[in-house]
Amino acid sequence: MPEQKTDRRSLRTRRILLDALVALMQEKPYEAITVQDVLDRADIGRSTFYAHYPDKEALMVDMLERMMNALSKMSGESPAAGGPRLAPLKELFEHVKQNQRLFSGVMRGRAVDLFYEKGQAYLNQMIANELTGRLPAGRQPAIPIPVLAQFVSGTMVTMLRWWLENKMPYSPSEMDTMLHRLVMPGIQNGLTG
Amino acid sequence: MPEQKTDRRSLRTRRILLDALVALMQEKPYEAITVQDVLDRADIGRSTFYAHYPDKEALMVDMLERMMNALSKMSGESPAAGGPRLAPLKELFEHVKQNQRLFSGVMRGRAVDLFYEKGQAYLNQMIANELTGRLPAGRQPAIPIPVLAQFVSGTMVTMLRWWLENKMPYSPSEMDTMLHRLVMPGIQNGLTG
Amino acid sequence: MPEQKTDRRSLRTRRILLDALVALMQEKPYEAITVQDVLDRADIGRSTFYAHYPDKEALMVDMLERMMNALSKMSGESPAAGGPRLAPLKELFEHVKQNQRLFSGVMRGRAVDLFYEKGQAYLNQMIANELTGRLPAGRQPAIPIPVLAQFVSGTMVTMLRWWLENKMPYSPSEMDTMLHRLVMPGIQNGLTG
Amino acid sequence: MPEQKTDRRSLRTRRILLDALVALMQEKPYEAITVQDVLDRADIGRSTFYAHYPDKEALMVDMLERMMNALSKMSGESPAAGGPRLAPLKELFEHVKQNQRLFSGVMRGRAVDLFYEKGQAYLNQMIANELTGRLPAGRQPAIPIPVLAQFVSGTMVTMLRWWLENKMPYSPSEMDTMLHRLVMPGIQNGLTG
DNA sequence: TCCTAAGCGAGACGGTACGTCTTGTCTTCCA
DNA sequence: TGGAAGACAAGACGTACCGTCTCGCTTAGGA
Repeated sequence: MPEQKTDRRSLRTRRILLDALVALMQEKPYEAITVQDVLDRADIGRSTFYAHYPDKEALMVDMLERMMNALSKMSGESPAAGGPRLAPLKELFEHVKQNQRLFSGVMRGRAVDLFYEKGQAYLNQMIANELTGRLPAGRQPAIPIPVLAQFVSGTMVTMLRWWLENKMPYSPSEMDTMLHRLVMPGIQNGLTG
Repeated sequence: MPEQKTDRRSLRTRRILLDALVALMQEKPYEAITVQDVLDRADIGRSTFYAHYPDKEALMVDMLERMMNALSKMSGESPAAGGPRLAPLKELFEHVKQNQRLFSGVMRGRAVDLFYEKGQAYLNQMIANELTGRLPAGRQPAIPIPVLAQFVSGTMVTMLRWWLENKMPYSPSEMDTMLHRLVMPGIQNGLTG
Repeated sequence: MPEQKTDRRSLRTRRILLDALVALMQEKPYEAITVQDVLDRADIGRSTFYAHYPDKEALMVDMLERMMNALSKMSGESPAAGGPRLAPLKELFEHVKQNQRLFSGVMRGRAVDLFYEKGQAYLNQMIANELTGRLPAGRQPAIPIPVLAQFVSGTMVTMLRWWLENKMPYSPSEMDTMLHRLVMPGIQNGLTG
Repeated sequence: MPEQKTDRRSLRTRRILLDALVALMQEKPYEAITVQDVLDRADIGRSTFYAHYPDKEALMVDMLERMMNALSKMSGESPAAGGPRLAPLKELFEHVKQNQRLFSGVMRGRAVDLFYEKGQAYLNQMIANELTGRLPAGRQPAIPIPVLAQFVSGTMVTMLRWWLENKMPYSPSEMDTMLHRLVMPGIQNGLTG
């Protein structure tokens, strides 16, 4: 296994780069971060960077994917399945609150776009699974599952953005309640006609 | 009125620049459009451009604002006010369908971001007005109007994006129906508790 | 005589432009002076400028020619002709001293170049005339008159530049003496072999 | 010696840039040469250029300095020192004749100015040294050495310009003879009073 | 012990877009 | 009807980033 050595080192470099990006995202918007900024922060050579990522976006995407994985693990542990709550929104909002700066950065500029492309597909899939599980066996939903999933994930994301940009005027718990009250009736409507 | 002369010419130049941008947005994503592209297309000198707009972004924002104005005029004419439909979504989706390329461009990349910053505030205001009108006099909504407005506008936009990116798998009419079925129950819930 | 009015006005405008240029030349080098600077200083419209001069250089040339005329009048009045002094250098250096700033400007940058092209030809002609007058009738000079003239005018100009750029370390009178001592022997040599 | 690598590369790039400038100077006047012209000719990237030189002027100055070095080497080899000839002017005029286009370019426009600033100081120094050597030990010159030196260098340069601009009407050898006949008596006069 | 291959830093380089600046032309209005 | 005002096309300028590249240094196994 001669690649192990390589991998181990590579992982370290990637880790450093990701950390540098996360740190920088707290300071300035994604668009304002140059590759050179990342290199300086990570104390990494230019060619090394390009040996690991084809460009700045790839690094960002990597970061987003890791974030999504962490989040999904978080929500996977919660006992929401089948219950009246579609997702552990309170926990999500709380986690976001603890990392405001980072999430604010992720939710703005070109970064959102990457999130929409990479992260939302992931979200949609999770939600579609959950919804399918709630559908009475053998029944067709009144509104197609992908539409419902997009409705849910879109609302989550859009409200999260709004919440952050308006300086979090409600508590995570309140947001959870309001979101569920807004979304659940529509979902019932869509699932069972 | 000594500015009229100036204004008249300026307007012409701005119009040409906007048209050039719209045309280019149908061909490639916003990020790939350089100022020079716009200049060549518009047959305009570099300094003239910068005399009118500080930035490529400023031109984009101007275009978005004009688009929003046109759309709001469109929806203003519709007899939806007070009826069971919150907004003339069918007409909106149809209009978008007729200008797919342009809207696809607007809904991606940095451009969305500008839209979120500039366009959505506008949308929220319109929707908040409509909702307030529906609120029984003297009653407090169970969910604050700004939250409801963001819920509606966010859902509209997010579904529009999804629809475009998935090659418009349903007709404008179907989208209208589904969106209303998804959103209206939550709104009722939010308005009247 | 309908043109007289025009001419008179034109003269006025030209005068104003020339004065503005002279004033600006005291403040910054010719290259750093933009047409706009001249316009602002002269309080003249852009198109008016171009109605009178094809470009900034033409204005400069006009100024140089007027300067040369003034200088030649000055030297014409002096009783140098035929005497041991070739030219009233003392008076020239004194005049330059009184207008240091202006001449420093004229003697630097692109401006010198214009001077060499326009002014030196003029100088050469004057000097050639003077030299021819000193040539014993019917004799051929050992060195052609144009070469001698260029030698004299070139030395004058080059020493003037040097003098100005070295903060006028000698008095006009000393410069006159030294220059004559340097140049006259060579001239004798050249005229009479 | 970690800089060697850098230096070696830099030198190559500089060399290419200088060659490109020299080539272009034969085709059009200095003022008409844009940085882009140089880049295209040298096949060099824009930023690389600015990494080496702050300016187009800096490149020109570098070229002039190298030219002066080459010329001084040329004259240094000649056995003129102490002889009746002050400088190997015949060789100089011949060399200029062989590179007419280039020198014509250098002797015009903004370029002369740079030459006057950079090159003439160099010349003056060399000439001052030579003159000091000719001064009988312990004697003061009648005219200060710097004035004499400027007289010589100024005359050389001014005559060179005149010669080039008048299409070289005399042979290098004739120019050498005439210049020495014009200048040497003045110098004797100035050195020994 | 030496060797050799990879990861890495440093940073030169070509390329390209940017926003600024100046020029000379043109049009429109005003006195 | 001529001059003032200033919009405009053209295009060079110097700056900033990008992604590619070449160069040595280091650091571990494997011989």
